[in-house]
Amino acid sequence: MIAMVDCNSFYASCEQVFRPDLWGKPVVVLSNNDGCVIAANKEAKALADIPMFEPVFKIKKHLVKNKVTFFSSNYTLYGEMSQRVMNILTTFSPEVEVYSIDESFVDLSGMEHVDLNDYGHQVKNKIYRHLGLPVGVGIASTKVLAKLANRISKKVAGNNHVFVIDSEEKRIDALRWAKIGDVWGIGRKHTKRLQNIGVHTAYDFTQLPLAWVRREMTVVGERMWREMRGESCLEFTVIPKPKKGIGTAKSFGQKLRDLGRIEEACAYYISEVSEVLRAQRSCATYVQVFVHTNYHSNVDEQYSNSKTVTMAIPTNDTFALIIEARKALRLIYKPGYRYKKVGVCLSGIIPQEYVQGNLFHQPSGLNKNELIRAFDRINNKYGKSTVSSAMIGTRINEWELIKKERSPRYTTQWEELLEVNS
DNA sequence: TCTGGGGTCCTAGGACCC
DNA sequence: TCTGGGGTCCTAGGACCC
Repeated sequence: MIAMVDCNSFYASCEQVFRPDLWGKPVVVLSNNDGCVIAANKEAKALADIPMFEPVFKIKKHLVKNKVTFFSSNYTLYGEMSQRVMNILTTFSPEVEVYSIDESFVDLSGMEHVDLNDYGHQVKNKIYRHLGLPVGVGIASTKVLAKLANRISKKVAGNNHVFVIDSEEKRIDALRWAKIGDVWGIGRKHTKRLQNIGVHTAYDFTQLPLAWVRREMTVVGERMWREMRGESCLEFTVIPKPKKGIGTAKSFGQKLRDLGRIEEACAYYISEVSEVLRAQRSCATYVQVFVHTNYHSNVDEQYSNSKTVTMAIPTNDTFALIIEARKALRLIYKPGYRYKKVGVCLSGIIPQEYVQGNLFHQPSGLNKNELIRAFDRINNKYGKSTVSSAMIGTRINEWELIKKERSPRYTTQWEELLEVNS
């Protein structure tokens, strides 16, 4: 059996943990640049039907009127709280697959003698007691069914956020209950096509001929079909695989026209992604850079372009990557536009042990590696960008994204610790 | 005025190899 | 009339996830 543990309104819940004054009150968390709503707790959802990714400016009045508290996203806090949740889960089973920042699968093999419903409640209670975060627990024989059980644990009253699918009757009932569009792995496009042929529930889907599913929805659909029928097809990955692409692209706090600031932002993003690259001990072969204007605007002239360059030899050296990225950026930058975003993406990622030099280029020498390692150690100890490439410049305030309502980084910065006044 | 960011996997088709 | 057979690698595009 597999348990799927998922935090309720994770970002909003993280914010509330440190703000007892907001317990029981509506809270929403905004995307980067405070652009869209990306999380809302149940009190906020009860007030209004808040579609996720709704631009804030469209619904702000309504939310303010209802005394909803806004937060800018604080990924430092959420990432660290997530780590704590995962640590607690490993006390229940050595086999934990971290699926996303707020979801994990827990392998319960060998616990056949245990009362799984009771076990689910133990997981839920321990996380709440230690961290103050509410979670739901779904338990079933495959990942897709566990995910469905998790949904039922929260949506069906009386389950108290724990639900176990441990019999054929329960499996069928669960599938009949689930609308096809709510099933994990069935997105918008497939939902529409399936509804058109009369498939409205997960159960209907499992009654389709396998050949049709395979033909129309590829092997991905076939795996869903099998998993729903209780046949496990999705592997359990305890040790995360190295990433195949590492990218970042954030909207600027304000539109930029001049190449200089865009180059600085680009250098900054390269520093960020190459740090991630080094943390997984890999090197990148290709660097892609792209720029675009604000395509929501109907007054600004639109332009977008991208360029991929190949490194002479794969590398994770921030400085070498910045230089190549800048060359690429200069090829695609055209003056006269108001740019909204620059993005970078590293790909062709290989383990750093496998980097092959050639007659003309050798992998970075020892001195360079030592320098970069010192770089990472200093930034880990004293905080992000304590030392950085000069190509990042000093005008970060002129392009950095907007985070007006960011909460303190309670758990990772001494100077932002929670203060309790009696 | 204001509209997120970071990923994965699969397939088809083209170009190429012997 | 009739035009081989067995592969690899790469890319773009689509669908999906949180």
